[in-house]
Amino acid sequence: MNIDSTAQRNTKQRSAVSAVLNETEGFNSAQDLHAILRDRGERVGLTTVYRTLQGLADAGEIDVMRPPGGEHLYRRCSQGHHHHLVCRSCGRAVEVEGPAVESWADRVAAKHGFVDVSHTMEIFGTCPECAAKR
Amino acid sequence: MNIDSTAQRNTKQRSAVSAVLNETEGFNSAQDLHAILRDRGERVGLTTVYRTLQGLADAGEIDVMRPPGGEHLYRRCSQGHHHHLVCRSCGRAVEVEGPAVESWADRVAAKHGFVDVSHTMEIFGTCPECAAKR
DNA sequence: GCGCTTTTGACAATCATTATCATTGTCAGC
DNA sequence: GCTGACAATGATAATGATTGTCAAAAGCGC
Repeated sequence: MNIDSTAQRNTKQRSAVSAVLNETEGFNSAQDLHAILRDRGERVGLTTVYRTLQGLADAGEIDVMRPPGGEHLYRRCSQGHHHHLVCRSCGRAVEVEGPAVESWADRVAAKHGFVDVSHTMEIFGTCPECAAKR
Repeated sequence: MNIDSTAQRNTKQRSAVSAVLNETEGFNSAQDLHAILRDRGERVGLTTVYRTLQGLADAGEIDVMRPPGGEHLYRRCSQGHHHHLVCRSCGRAVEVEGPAVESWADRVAAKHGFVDVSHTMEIFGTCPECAAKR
């Protein structure tokens, strides 16, 4: 029997994926991460990358985003609940907090009798640099 | 010349898809809609369903949602910008408005110099009926 | 070191969505 | 009401990210 079911083992692959996430700045797709690991000479299977990312996401250590019409993107984020302001053009992401939004979502859901509430929010736009280039 | 570039033609298929969207209540996937049309005896290709839905979505006549780990869902919605409170269990969706959220998103984006801003938000929860059943 | 258990990873399978392209249906002008 | 140009359709194949499979290869506790 186990109270916490997170009986994870430390493996090179897990560390490698985590390391890449630490060093990269913006969001990366699973395939991107796999390619990066490949370039570094780390021998990690694509399947393992996916599994590791899922695990980290479940553990709340990384953030997942599903941009419209694209693949899943992963990023190591600061702890706690927050949202992202993402540049449509260059992919740069800014973490933003909105306590007002959180409470609004909870309030609305409660008003309709919904329980076990979660929410997702992404803001898309063009960042100043990209806007200037055009 | 044409001020609006939507030079769409009226076809039976387009009407059929639109009709189904009018009659169904919650969110439907493209494949669901295709199945419904099939059952009705309407002969509409899956490709056309996808194309029609895309067109309607672009025109802002229907709403698209990308639930975590699922396919795209479409629904005819009231005009104007709004968000959805969706039941995780039965799929029932409630339209909600949050002017505070809109302005917050715009404000945050502006503060970081982002332009041409849009955003997406979905609230997930368990509706009272489904919560009671458990 | 030993053995049990988890993890890995090459490959195949899945599945929603998109591209292709010849055929068909619409609409505008006559 | 015809007709012809051109958009729309749809059966099928292609795409591509993600997931399943399962034998082989590490970890970890002893």
